[in-house]
Amino acid sequence: MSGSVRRAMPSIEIVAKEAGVSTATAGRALGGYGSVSRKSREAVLAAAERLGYRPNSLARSMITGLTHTLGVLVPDIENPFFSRALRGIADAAHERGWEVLLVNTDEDLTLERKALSVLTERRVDGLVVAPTDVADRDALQAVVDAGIPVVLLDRRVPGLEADTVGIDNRAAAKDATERLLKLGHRSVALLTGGDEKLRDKLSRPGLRGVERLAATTVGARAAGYRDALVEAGVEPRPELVSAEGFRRADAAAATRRVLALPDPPTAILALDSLLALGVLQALRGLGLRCPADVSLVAFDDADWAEAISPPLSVVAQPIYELGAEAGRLLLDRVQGSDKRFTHRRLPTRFIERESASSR
Amino acid sequence: MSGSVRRAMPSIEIVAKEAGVSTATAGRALGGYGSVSRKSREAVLAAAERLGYRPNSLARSMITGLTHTLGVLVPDIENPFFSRALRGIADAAHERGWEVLLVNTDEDLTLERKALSVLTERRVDGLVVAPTDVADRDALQAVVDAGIPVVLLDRRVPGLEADTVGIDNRAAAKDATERLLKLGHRSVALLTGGDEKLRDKLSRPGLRGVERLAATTVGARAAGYRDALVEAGVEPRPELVSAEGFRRADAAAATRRVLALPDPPTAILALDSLLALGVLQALRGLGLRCPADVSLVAFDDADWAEAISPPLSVVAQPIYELGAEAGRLLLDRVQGSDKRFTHRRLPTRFIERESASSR
DNA sequence: CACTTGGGTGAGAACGTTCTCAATCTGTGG
DNA sequence: CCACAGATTGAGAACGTTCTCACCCAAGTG
Repeated sequence: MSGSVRRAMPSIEIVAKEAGVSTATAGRALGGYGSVSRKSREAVLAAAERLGYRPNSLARSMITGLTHTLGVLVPDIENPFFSRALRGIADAAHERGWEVLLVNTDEDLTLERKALSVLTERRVDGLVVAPTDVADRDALQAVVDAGIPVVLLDRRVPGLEADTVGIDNRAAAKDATERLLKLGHRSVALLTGGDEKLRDKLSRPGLRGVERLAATTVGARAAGYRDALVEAGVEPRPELVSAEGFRRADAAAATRRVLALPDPPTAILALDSLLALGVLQALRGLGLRCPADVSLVAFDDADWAEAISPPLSVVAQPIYELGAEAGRLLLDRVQGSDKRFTHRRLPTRFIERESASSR
Repeated sequence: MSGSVRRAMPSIEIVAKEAGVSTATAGRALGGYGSVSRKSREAVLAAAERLGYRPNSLARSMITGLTHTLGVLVPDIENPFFSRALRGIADAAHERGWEVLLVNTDEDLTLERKALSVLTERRVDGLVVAPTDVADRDALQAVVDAGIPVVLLDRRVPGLEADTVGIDNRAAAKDATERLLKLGHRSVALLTGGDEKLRDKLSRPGLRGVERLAATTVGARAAGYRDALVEAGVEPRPELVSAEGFRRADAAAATRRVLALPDPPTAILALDSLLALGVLQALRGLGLRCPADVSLVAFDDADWAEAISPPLSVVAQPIYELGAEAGRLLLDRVQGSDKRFTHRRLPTRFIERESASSR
């Protein structure tokens, strides 16, 4: 019976008493600051060991003003993009002795606001935020004004005083679209995953609309898609652009819809890997083969992209690096960097496999 | 210019002064405890609003002894199993007003120990741990002894005073194996993902070995696989059991190895979905078709399992529920539950699709 | 010898809350 | 007018650290 003695954790004062020194000296010995004689240090360390002393980081934070905690806000931790990015953030944080307080915002603006409030009260030293599509700029700016540096991941919020890390969405989408065009496809569908509002904006032509749109991630990719078509002299067809939700079932439905059009697309560009799954599912259901009947290119190099038949051609983002870079940037700020705000764009890589073939 | 006034956050004392009351009264008004006159409350609330007051939860925690924080330790946040379970935990926590401090242990025992130490110092109110395979029982027990309740997720640690949540791994694996046997397969390979040590134990026959093995998740599944074979009168063949690492490439290599045997398996049971991807990749490389040439059944109903060709037959775990249940169990303990330790087993579900067919 | 130097030490303040307790105020009944 | 219950209030302790400051002492230095 090593019978769980569950006594309250001893404070530094108890340890000091046990070692026969003052709390100040005990603090110095345990904390490794100031100067302590060898004799005192050994007495204190021995006493601490004997009593099972563990410092209370809450009390320490009150004094030092640092919690050594980074808040991380993501819309959906189950999305492989965010779980991988989170890993990058967490690794960067651990490397420098920080921990991560995670909140899932579920793409819900109310939850996001609430989380910002809670994390402010917890006095996190900084915040990595992948905002919801319609992010609350004022709520975020309020955090910044409270002295908590913010780094935006993947998505941008115009006018916010914060560093951002992401890819060049517009260029990446343009490149992917161009590859499909070069393979001879003249009719390319775009699965955005966004909602109706986005769809309205997309179908309303004119540079103005496209520019405004390019502020969001999905919008920027849609703009790149459009860029490629226009440059290649292909008339964009609004009915080929789908924005009917970002679940797999939504993508399957959207796929069935565009393929039922009078002049159906011969290629599809899906803006994330979950949407691509929906496309594959729909194709199977329709008895169509990829790439023989329909070519497919998707964003994000998912685990399964290489293993399935046919292996999927993708636009790969350096997801882990995006997270790690966001973490590093944030910690630089936390540790006092006063540089101008940077907007870091990491390079993407097109991985050609077998899901897109020439027509 | 709304020029970021970055003044330090005001304390309750400043608010009290501004409102013309004592800190005690201000505290009552803001914290909603004790009794305060309408007039005082309104004055305090107005002052707080004006000054942008945000309570400091560190100070609060020092007094109340509650951080309203749950520590979560997972081996790999990128693994869909854990990211989904994490979501369950986080949702359960939020529901009751708790936050989640996340640490990735990377299957590294040293990191796990370090994390336990850090989270203890941070005075988390409780801990959900998915331990590494060779978990350090003493380190975990030390946490429990420090008065921090622990709930184990997915994996068990013999002798630890903690609740556990998981599935009946042995029964689930036995069921999956039986289904393959019923389809007429006499030669079924098992991809465990574990390492050499596990393989040694598995190849050493005898009830004793199997029983000891059943303590870990992988071990229990291996035992279930063996149970099914033995009951069906099929002689287990050690060379059909692979334990060569849990990365996709490892699984692919293992698949090639077993298929090159003189009497190759006609069916494969993969103990997680990443391993299944490796199998599919290897089959493609060998020009073999699934299920015509080789049947495949895997643990975990991954996103892509239904969308690929052929759709994968799987043993589905209620992953989200496992996490949520762990969170709830832990919060019950945090809030003073004194019940005996429970070991909750949630039911699994076999989803029959098209990757396993009769021989 | 007087005077500096600097390691070592302890008392007590500080951080920002909540809690305890006694004092004051208010209104009511006798 | 007095006694009394109950609401309201403020002073100050408490939580467990780190930090500031003044002090002591031994070892040089002139």
